Amino acid sequence: MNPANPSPAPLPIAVLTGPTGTGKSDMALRLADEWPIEIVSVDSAQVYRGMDIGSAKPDATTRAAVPHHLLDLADPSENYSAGQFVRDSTRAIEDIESRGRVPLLVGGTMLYLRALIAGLAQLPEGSEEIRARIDADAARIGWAALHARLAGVDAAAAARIHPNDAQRIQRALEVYEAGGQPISELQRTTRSALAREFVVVALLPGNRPRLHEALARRFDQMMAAGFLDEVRRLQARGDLDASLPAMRAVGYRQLWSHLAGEYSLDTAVERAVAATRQLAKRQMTWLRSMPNIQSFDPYDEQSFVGVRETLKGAFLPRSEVLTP
RNA sequence: GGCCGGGUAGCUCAGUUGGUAGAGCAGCGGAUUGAAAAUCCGCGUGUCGUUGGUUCGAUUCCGACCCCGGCCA
Repeated sequence: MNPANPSPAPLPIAVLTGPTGTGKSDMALRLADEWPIEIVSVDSAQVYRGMDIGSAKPDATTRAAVPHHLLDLADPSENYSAGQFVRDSTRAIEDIESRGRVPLLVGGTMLYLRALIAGLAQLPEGSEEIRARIDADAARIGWAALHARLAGVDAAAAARIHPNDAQRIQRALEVYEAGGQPISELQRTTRSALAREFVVVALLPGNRPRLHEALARRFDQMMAAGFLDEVRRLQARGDLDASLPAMRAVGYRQLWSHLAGEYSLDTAVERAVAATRQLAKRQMTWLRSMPNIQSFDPYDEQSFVGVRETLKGAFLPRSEVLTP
């Protein structure tokens, strides 16, 4: 660094994560009261337009008060992806910082978070045509045979992927067909797109039954807010179906099935709430395995102070950031 | 009140021709590289309603009682 013209070291990037329904968004808004924060959503459901109530998307008033990025990026008929998230979030972070403001990443899609922080290998994008071809093969000869086919071209991947995990078998075969190289080899190229430090805070409930109660209550509130009508509108478009990633999201999937006559509304709600609990559990499993995370209990009143202290190094006022 | 069903895991149920029991769901743990709110893997001790009896041994057979349905009064 040239002492005559010192450029400030880049600040770490602040991340606020945790399982669904633990108040990440509310806490982010409180932080935005104190610093020039813009929120970058890390959420695989909130990227879809028209999926507002069930994805707990921040409302217009909130978005007018604090800028939000990476919401409403895709149509529910499209497949958003982790790779796209890395590109979009990187661009959003650069844009926010170029205007002298600070990004705060908020959300619970842990694969997206890890992809941004730890990186993603240079892999071919998902391909509708190749997937359709593999699906056709699977219908004919079964996934066990496709797992065996994978073992022939990429033994390392086949060893790591369970024979019942059709989605990953398909992806590994897709990568091989698209680029002629085994996915297990390509994954060695993994590196972070952003050469930056991150400071990661998680809201991690210590009281599981209390989390479960909160999730059930929140789902009831979504229903009262018109969630069923929202799904009805999506279904009425006529071009969407239950196999789309967007329509497999928690709540949407179960309400869709109910509207299609598969089961009662009570059953749909019960299953949706269970699916929400299961999602939260998987998110917590991710968090336990991620390094360098500071956890705080969302049900502890003191947690805001800890979160604020942990993240504030990423939120220096603009003057301090830009003053040479 | 009488008759008929039924009371087994958190829930819905199966089962043991008498040797103390197992599925689905839920729950818990784990994996996770462009579908990730996805996908996949692992984990099953519970007064077999209560209480007497028969038996080497009862959740199972017999009796009484309690509870929940249904039908009849």
